[in-house]
Amino acid sequence: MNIHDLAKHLNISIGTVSRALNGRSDVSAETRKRVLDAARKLGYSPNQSGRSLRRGSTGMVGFMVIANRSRAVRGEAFFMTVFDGVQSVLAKHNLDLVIYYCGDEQSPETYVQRIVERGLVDGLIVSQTTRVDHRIDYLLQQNLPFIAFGRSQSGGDHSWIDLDFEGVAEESIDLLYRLGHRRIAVATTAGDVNYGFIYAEACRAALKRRGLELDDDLIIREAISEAGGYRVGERLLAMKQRPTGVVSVENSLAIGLYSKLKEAGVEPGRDIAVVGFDETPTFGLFLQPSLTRFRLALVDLGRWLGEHMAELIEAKRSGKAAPVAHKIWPLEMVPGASTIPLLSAAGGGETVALRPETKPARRVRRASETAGS
Amino acid sequence: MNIHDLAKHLNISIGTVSRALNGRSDVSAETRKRVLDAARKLGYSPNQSGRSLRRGSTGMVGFMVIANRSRAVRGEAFFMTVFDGVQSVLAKHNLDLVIYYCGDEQSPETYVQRIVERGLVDGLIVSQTTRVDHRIDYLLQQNLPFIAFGRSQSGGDHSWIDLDFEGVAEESIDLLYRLGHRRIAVATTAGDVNYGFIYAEACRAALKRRGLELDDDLIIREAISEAGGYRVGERLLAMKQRPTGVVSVENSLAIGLYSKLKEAGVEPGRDIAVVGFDETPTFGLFLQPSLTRFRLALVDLGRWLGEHMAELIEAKRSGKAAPVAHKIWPLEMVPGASTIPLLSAAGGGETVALRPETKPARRVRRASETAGS
DNA sequence: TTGTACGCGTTATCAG
DNA sequence: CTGATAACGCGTACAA
Repeated sequence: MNIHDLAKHLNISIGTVSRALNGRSDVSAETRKRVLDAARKLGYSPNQSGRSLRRGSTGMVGFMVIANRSRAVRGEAFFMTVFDGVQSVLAKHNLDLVIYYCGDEQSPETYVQRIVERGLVDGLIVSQTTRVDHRIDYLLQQNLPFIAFGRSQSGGDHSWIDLDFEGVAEESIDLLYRLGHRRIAVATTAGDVNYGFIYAEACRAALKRRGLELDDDLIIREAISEAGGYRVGERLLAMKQRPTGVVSVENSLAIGLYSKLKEAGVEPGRDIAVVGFDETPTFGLFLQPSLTRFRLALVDLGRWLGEHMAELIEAKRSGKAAPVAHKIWPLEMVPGASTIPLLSAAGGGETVALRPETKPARRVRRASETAGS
Repeated sequence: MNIHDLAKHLNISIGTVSRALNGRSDVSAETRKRVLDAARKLGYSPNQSGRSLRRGSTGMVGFMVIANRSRAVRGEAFFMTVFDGVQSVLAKHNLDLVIYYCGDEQSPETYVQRIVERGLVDGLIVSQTTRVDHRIDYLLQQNLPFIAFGRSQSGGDHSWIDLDFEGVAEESIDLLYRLGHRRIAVATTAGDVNYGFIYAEACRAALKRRGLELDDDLIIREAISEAGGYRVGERLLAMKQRPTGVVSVENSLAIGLYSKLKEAGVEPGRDIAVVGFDETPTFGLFLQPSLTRFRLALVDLGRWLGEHMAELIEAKRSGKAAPVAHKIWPLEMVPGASTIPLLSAAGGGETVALRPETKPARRVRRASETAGS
């Protein structure tokens, strides 16, 4: 079934069919109705290849996810939730979201290159950025709208969005400091993914502001998984001078950590303070004692991606300059029972008002819509 | 950059360029090398729309995931792992995997229809099947290779693969029965997704084989999430006659359940037996006491999907009949400390050899490659 | 308001 | 072994 068949069926020309389907004004109301009805009845939609070839654009936005690179391994709905937001916005702009999953065997750089060269998409979102990320260098020299989900040291000025690792680190360290903790470990991700470094360095800076030095031995890099968190626990417990608190860049780390600690009779909250990271609807809400963590509006983050991508594509279409945007996405602390005042704090922390909770927070919060730089 | 530009650059015709790039034999070795080198250097790949239009096929296989339908909520580790397997196999057949994420606002039926009508893919995998699933009815009457990931009552004979819910139910019930449990609750998913019903019915059958009736009150349907599991716990504890054991169709249910039980001072393993479902690398491995669960080779399942899809596409290409396959994917029990013999069992269970473990099983097992029917 | 005809980029056929 | 050319399905400029 193609446009010719449909035209023949209706005894009109393909030009008229095309105009009717594309909502052009120069077609009679009656003809339009006949065409639309017939198209629905016969199950006709314009062939995408023909349309793309003619139009020079595909109407597709790609979202590239990389296998086994940090967040992709997590047992939760991180990206799926983001897709939700992206999808809902793109739909309003008549754009389709397609997800490209870059498997283990192929290099992300080659993968991006193929997507671009073959003209598969009108715009691309690349996630899981590394410190040096050649995908970004490549995309910058192409003329394709793209957004990086995650910061990188690569490339020149381009649009990106990233979680507020600095803010989380500052709040996490601040909390532990006020509770009297002075020896604090940082659990972060191994591998080259950029946020592992950003988080560790932000923790270092937060400690420094309080006159504390972050010993390199206290930065524990492990794979982002419960198993990784378990190993974090092993390494913590093996230290000659055990830290009194741990902050971690990911909740799955905290989960594995809890497990190892409990095995060793070390009770989170009582014997050691633990701070997690992002809260998702189905993951880590039910740790006991409840985990101090941060609320993250992932659907809204996806919406931001969608909105900005639509802008970029529209700007390119109309020949305008690309509106580059940078966005740091805020998170909001949800205090739990895993961070309570030290009983025998050497420095003696001040009393902090906290509302530990054992049930999941249900309130949905729209992230503030502060403009990107 | 298109094929004309490249041909002009090399002072040869576009026909020769095309043949060289497509590995046809009727082109001299020297010319081929020149073409391939230039293509790489200039960053040229054939435009996908042009190629698809001419060839009548896209070389793409779609994998449709539905937002907020059961597994998708926690789904990433689940589906991403499957993608990995699919991807690796398709690559060998020069097919690309693209994931279509069907958001909340659009109907899965319309979504599938659009994908097919617009000719986006050469084959489609649809997941999260419902009991009545019009996508399957639709796909059957199209001439597009497709596989359902999940059984359905819809449609005629078509290829599908599904987890061995019956086997898991049988083994779970059998274990609890042998441990002396006689009042057993079944935690399953709410909503129309088919496997929730399959699992519950399989449990009912397994109980019946042992002379037990599954009271409808003991089938607890909740959303697949930790929060859902928490509510399962609430409902269990509210029962006048509390079950001594629970089996559940999903690990996240078990996690939330643990949480509620512990809150109430009911210790899993000691006071109530709990059986989970699939084990994933990053999810629920570290519950304490360790959860009895089932090992699932998801990457291999993905490989099966990829292999069979390649077969279907090849068959269609060569005009052969579609080789329909049905596959029940096996899982292997990993005993944990959440199922131990009842101290005060009324019926008194026999002693069962179990090897409770507290650490995650690391062994990677290739699922048996039994042929589909 | 509608029909005709061209070209988007590619691959395949056919002639040389 | 290579070059010229037709066709894939569509949207649109232009003619009617």
